[in-house]
Amino acid sequence: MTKYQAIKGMSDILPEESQVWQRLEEVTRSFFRTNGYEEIRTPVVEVTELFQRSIGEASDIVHKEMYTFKDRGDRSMTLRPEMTASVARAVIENNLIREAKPLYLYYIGPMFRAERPQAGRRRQFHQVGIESINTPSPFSDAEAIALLARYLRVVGVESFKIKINTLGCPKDQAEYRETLKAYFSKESAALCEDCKYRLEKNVLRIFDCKNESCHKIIDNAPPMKPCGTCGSDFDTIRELLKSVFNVFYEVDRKLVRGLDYYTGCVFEATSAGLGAKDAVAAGGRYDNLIKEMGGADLPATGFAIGIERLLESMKADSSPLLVEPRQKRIYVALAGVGLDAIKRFSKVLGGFNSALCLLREKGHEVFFHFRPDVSLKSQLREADKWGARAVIILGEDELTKGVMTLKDFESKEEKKDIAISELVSIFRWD
RNA sequence: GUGGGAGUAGCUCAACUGGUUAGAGCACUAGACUGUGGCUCUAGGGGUUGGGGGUUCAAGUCCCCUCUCCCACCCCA
Repeated sequence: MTKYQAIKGMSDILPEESQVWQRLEEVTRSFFRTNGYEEIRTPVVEVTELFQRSIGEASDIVHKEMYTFKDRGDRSMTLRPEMTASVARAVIENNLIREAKPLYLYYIGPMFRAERPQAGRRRQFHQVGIESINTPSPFSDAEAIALLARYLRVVGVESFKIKINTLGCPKDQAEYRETLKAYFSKESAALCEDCKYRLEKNVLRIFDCKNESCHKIIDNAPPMKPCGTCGSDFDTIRELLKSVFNVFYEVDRKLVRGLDYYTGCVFEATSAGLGAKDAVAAGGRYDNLIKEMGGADLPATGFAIGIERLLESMKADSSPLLVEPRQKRIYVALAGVGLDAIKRFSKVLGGFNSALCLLREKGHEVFFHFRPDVSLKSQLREADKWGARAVIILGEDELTKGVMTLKDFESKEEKKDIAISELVSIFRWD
């Protein structure tokens, strides 16, 4: 008999942790909604070509990290490795931009990449992100970066850094690639094997090399020279971040993004406690993606936050969100009451049960499960561990008289002979 | 895909160069207190040592295969 287990790199989120996720999700939804972003949900599966075209063949995501399979109609399908392509598709397909207005969207959900699992890297992972579409102004870049910074603080991450850079327009980028190719080709003898490979495939990524021996060569590489518009846009973004949004950032000329669709300003948030890869969020401008996918000419910018990584950062910074808020919990202990007794006292218990439901409607968490053969002592112990603030004790004595015994765990007081009809009014904790 | 480390009770980990019946803490259950939580004490239950194969008189320990987890590289949030 083989034991079933979760697929490599895909983990269960168990009840304890799930509570933290729920709290984070609530705060997240409320944050983006109050900032004028609306949620979009798209299917988890798309035709493979969508990602090939948007992310680009140069990226490893496409040619070795996608969950791609044939469906029954023999079409090639892929589990989404990121969200921007799907959102772009949905915007075009549903004609979401009919007037010359911007569109502010956020999303939250699972993504899939068949990488080898590592710290902060799972095969099924979760992202929350925004796409602000039809927003050509550099103000939108600054706004997005500021939004990210504010969000991180809201969820209790303080120790983050924002890095920004500009990749320039496609023309700038093409020129810069040529410049870099020429430069690194000359130095190629001293480069590591990985960088030699990058030189052929995607020069920009040489900047990501962690090899000490390559650093000197990288440091002396010619800097990006954006054209007039791109340069002044980037200056504007920096100015706005400083003066309007009050966001601390550093310009990192080595910051390049791995996805093909990025143009102009790109950025990244790094944080403590994340292992080798310390990016918790990243994003940038993608002015041509929607046009290239067959839509209108809609400049856009956006970012994605890795939720698993975010949770790690929250732990490192002791985010208050990780702490479970005090619950209004009530535990019902049945003392020596078996199934036969339950049947005998079904009338009393029926009224009791209705009262419990009223308590639940008022927001109390009520534990009322049948635990035969578990002593009262153990039930009280269980109640304590569960975090109950009060326990209602029902035994044959109480049931015969139609009353209950109430034990308050905080004041340690115990009240007897309380009528069941008083149940709803007796708990006033808020 | 490449490289390193690790899988022993529900959890965290012991078990010297292969050698009696694989142990401890925590957790769990029960009792002390026969209907009363937290603290203490006592007792108890719990294991195909990830799975499969091999070497050996003898394997948790050595060898091979496989699975999973952790870490790093490539790449990415």
